[in-house]
Amino acid sequence: MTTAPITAAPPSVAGQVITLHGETELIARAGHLFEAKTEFICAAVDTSIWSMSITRDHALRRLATHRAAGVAVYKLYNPAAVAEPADLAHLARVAEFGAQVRICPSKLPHEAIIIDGRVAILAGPTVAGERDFSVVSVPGVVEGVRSLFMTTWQAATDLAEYLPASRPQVDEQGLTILRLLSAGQKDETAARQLGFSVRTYRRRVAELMDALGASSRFQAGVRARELGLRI
Amino acid sequence: MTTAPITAAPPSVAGQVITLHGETELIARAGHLFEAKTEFICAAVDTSIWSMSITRDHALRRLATHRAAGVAVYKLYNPAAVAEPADLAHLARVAEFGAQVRICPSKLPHEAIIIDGRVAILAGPTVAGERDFSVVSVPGVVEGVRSLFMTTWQAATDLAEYLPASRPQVDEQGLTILRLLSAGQKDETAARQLGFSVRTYRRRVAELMDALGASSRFQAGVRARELGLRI
DNA sequence: ACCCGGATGGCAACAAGCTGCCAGCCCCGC
DNA sequence: GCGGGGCTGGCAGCTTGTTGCCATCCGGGT
Repeated sequence: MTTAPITAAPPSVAGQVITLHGETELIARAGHLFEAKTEFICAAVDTSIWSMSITRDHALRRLATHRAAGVAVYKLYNPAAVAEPADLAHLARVAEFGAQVRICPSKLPHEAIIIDGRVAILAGPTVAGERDFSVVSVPGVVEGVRSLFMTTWQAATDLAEYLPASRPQVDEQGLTILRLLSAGQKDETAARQLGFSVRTYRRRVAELMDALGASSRFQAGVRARELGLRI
Repeated sequence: MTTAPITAAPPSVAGQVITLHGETELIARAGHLFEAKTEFICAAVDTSIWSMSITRDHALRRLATHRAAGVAVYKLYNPAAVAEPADLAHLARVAEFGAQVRICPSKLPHEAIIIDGRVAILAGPTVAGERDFSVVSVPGVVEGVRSLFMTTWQAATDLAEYLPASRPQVDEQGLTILRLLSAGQKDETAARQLGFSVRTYRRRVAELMDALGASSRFQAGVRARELGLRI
């Protein structure tokens, strides 16, 4: 499995790509690279990776150190990272400690770290409990990787949108009602479909309107979609 | 401006990173790499880059060749790529010729190409009319770059959503009405604000409902937001 | 066993929205 | 100058939605 060779001698090689096996080797051999001076970017699959050998409190303290040193920290997570209340609470604290946290609209299969725009560490898939890490410092490659990351970052949703205080609590039945409304169904039809009276259905819709902070059904529809509710 | 060195000797170097200067050199030295066998991925700033030395017809013929050969082609463009009708028309043809085309929700600053998951070509910024290209074939790096690309791809919008046939035409007045509806305003109030009668306002709302394909106002609100109308 | 609170459902008054009909106005073409 | 078409606005009948009120039921606690 080799790529066709580049013709003639390479004009320049501005750094090497190092492949390291396992997180222990990564930290031992390239751990010092994690000391960011200006910017620390991390695209993570979940909240435990990259901190599995240190406690969450330690991670938070490092964040505080970064903030004190003026290092901009960007952390991008998979949607699964906010599925559990404990993980969501942790991410809220990560944000409180100065990191910018966003949740990716789609699944990020592999992780990446970019430090000071100078080095990128790209994780491979997990094989036999370990992953290979590619450490690259070629400016063009690092910038290309950072460019793709920033594109994803722009499209991601700020963590604040996931915090309970800013987001209406809609239970499963509420989502079902929103789906029926979104499908254009009349109250009588939808109520029959759900197996309760139109009065109760209308009571529920009124509750949803309150939760969404809407004063008309059109506004409620816009709000429901804006909040990315699963309708 | 150098990165702190990796401690000890590198355990493995699975390929080099080659930096090429300018598109002419890129094509001359690494042009053969563009011959994809299974997959061709391209994240482009606009429709002209990567084809500035060949005509659009030539590009379309190459796409047909790719399709005939069973090569999956993914093309991701900036939002600006669909701003002009001529560009949009060209992209429609690109899609007709077999490429999957999506539009990124945010601005992609630099371009990237990934061929067969084996080599990545990352473009740098334009300086004095030329760009440097980093050609990398280290599996870990290529996979990491592809991973980030696919995350952005998942979040992008299919080109079909931008084609006029599938997208309701809403004029400026229509958008204003949608904004008032989105603000929760009653018909009488909104009509007065716009300076015409409530009958006319309701006539307009009915037309918008038709355009959005909605049978209720809630549904219309959801659709308006889904289409990303500026409301 | 009893009581109370919460939820449901039916009814009704009212509000908001939907749409047809028709008169009047304006503009354009002949 | 006239006629016709398109648009607007008023009115009205109807539909859909909003919300209050009250009777009934059910479950939980004492």
